[in-house]
Amino acid sequence: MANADSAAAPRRERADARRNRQRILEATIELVLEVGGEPPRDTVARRAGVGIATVYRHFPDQQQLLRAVALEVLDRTIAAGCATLDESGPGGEALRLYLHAAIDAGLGVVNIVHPLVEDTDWLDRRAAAEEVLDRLVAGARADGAVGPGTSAADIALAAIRFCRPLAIGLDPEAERAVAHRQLDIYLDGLAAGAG
Amino acid sequence: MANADSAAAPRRERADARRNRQRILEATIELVLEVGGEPPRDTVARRAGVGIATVYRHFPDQQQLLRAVALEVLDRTIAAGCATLDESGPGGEALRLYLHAAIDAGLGVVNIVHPLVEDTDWLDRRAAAEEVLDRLVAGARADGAVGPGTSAADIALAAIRFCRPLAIGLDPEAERAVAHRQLDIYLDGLAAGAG
Amino acid sequence: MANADSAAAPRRERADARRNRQRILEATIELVLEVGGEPPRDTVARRAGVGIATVYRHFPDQQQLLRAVALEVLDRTIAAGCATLDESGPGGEALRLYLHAAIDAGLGVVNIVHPLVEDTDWLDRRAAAEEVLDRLVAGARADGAVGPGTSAADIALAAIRFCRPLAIGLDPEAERAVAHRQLDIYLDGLAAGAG
Amino acid sequence: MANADSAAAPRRERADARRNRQRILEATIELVLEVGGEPPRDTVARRAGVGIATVYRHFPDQQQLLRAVALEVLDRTIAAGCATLDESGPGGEALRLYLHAAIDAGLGVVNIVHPLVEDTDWLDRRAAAEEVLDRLVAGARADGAVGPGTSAADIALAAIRFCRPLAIGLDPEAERAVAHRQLDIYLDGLAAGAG
DNA sequence: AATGAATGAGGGTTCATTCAT
DNA sequence: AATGAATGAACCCTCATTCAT
Repeated sequence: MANADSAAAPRRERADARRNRQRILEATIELVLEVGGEPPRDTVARRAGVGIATVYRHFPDQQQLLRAVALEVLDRTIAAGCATLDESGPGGEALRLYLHAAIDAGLGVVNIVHPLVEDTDWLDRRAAAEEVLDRLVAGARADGAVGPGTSAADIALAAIRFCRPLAIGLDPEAERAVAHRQLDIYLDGLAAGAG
Repeated sequence: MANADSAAAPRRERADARRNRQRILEATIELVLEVGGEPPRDTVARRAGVGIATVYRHFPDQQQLLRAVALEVLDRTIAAGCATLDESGPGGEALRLYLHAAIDAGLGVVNIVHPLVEDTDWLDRRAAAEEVLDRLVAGARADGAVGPGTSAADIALAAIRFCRPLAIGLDPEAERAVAHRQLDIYLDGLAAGAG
Repeated sequence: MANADSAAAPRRERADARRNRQRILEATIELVLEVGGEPPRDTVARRAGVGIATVYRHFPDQQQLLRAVALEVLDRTIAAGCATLDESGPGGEALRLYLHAAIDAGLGVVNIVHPLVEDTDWLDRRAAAEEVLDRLVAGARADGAVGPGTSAADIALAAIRFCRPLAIGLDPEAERAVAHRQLDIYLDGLAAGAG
Repeated sequence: MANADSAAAPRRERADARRNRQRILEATIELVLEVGGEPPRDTVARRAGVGIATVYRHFPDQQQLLRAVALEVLDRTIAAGCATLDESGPGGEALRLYLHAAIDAGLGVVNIVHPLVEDTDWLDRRAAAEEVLDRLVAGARADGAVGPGTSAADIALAAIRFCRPLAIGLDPEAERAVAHRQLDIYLDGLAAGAG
């Protein structure tokens, strides 16, 4: 595939750029999850090991960087959801597994992205995520784990809430444990309301 | 020196200073709930209608301002809890009422205050709030609304979480509605787990 | 003396005011010698144990405070000079004693007072100090300790210079020692030039 | 990565950055000598013709700026000393010439740098300056211009003192004249003490 | 007359963003 | 295309000064 024609140079540049882009994304996700909020851009650059201007080349403003981060994380969440569907089928338990996986996938960073309404990529991704979620919710509904008064959107909002850091000084492990536990209670509540 | 006053007040506080302090607190609470995070101090000053240095006189640093805000809000929450106890007695429904009231009292600002561990006033207030909550939880437990595996602390953490803004661009009213609804589901979950 | 007539109050107030004024002066001199430069006014107030506005009542602006400080210090220096004259007469050694005494009296604060030209009190005081100095210099000249090319003004400038902190991190004791030693060498130089 | 350069320069410094750095240094030296004390950073920036943040990039805090200034001035002083040695040899007159040159080189700014103890560059520079001074003092001692009780360190302290502004409102020219004259008298004193 | 609160201007520092290399 | 310097706006904080009590 990579034949040595004379125009190969631009191709190789792309690989560099691609790698840089990915590094910047990873660095941002790490910083958002570690420190919370919107990390200074030169901090992102330093963590990613690139120059500040490279960050700007790839993501002309903070919005676009955060948007890319959100897309990335949502992709991971969707992948986790699909895996769950493949493995356990759409039963009531599958929804639970999926939501726990979403928390672990870093869904928590998603709520930094207010103004993503109107963004096509984002809406597409959301639609995909919702489709997965819909199928899981449908299965759960069939199992009696979710009642008729509860929509998939309600559940998505709940997942987002449980991803948020409590910000009371818990260490990351305790934070995660609490989130998972509260999510379980919430799902119990849904099931109770359904019965 | 001149004990011309029968009440021996330690040091008569100036009326306008007191008023300013209160205004600054109100302004800060509003801003935290509206915008989230730590509001710039000159914004606080402008909103409160005082000069910037007045904010600094009353609250030498951001920590102390946020601490005062947290205390204020917790006081309001406690007052709401006591009122609930007085009116409805400590039954299972009372806990629900109390937690909804806490959300409305602005408990959501509380999680801005990491390093309040070791602060006596704060710990006192927390103790008081916990006492109220304990009594409400005990009543709920007797009613079967809370199971043996759930502590008052668990419930406090949940309340804090439901106070946090979702930060997905909802307007304040929708935000409140979602919070109250999710809280209800969570409480249903507790009751289901208890039964 | 303190008879109980109805108009006694204003008299007593004056004593208070006088004492406050003196406290403020002392506090300022201490701070200037300790920290160097122009001390913040509320620091002066705190050190003097009075309210900030009291400082302003007595000294409406920084200039006037520093001016008063300079006058005070110069008075002390003059007093030291007169004492020297009384004790040792106007010989060559007397000039040396006087200049060392001036350093110890805190003459060093004097150079914070640029724009005292045109101030009558200051000029009077300077005239008095110069008169003392002139007599000492005249005596020294007669002894051959000061040559014809050196004026009293030259010597005054030198004294001021030797009062200044070196600002290289020496502790106050070492600072004083160096100043006295350098002054001695300078005076030796004068004598050498005279011979 | 691309070692296309035979000189293996560690990291080619940008020309404009270098120029800006130098401008900032010059501006600071000027301001210190003119106004004394630590000049506001935006004043430095304006005088140097750069943005405020450029000052911060080169010198993250006031300390580092003043340190660089001190190093620069000491370098100039050393250069002056070496030139003196080359031209006039290490006789008694050479020391006098050197000290006058040091004053003119701006040695006066040196005393703004309290906490440079422990700074290697500074100590190196000081060692170099001391070496030059030692040789000059040794020559002067041989000529009988400096006595056995006077060390090179004593003389360095004196030089620093004579550099300091008197701060009594003299214009720069008069200031310089007085300093040079007092230095001469001091050196006469040393010679007198030596004889 | 003394007190202490309120004010606002000024200097310090960080960070998002643009531009030269 | 990548780098790192320069820029200026925004925020932080202190202090001189005025004003209400």
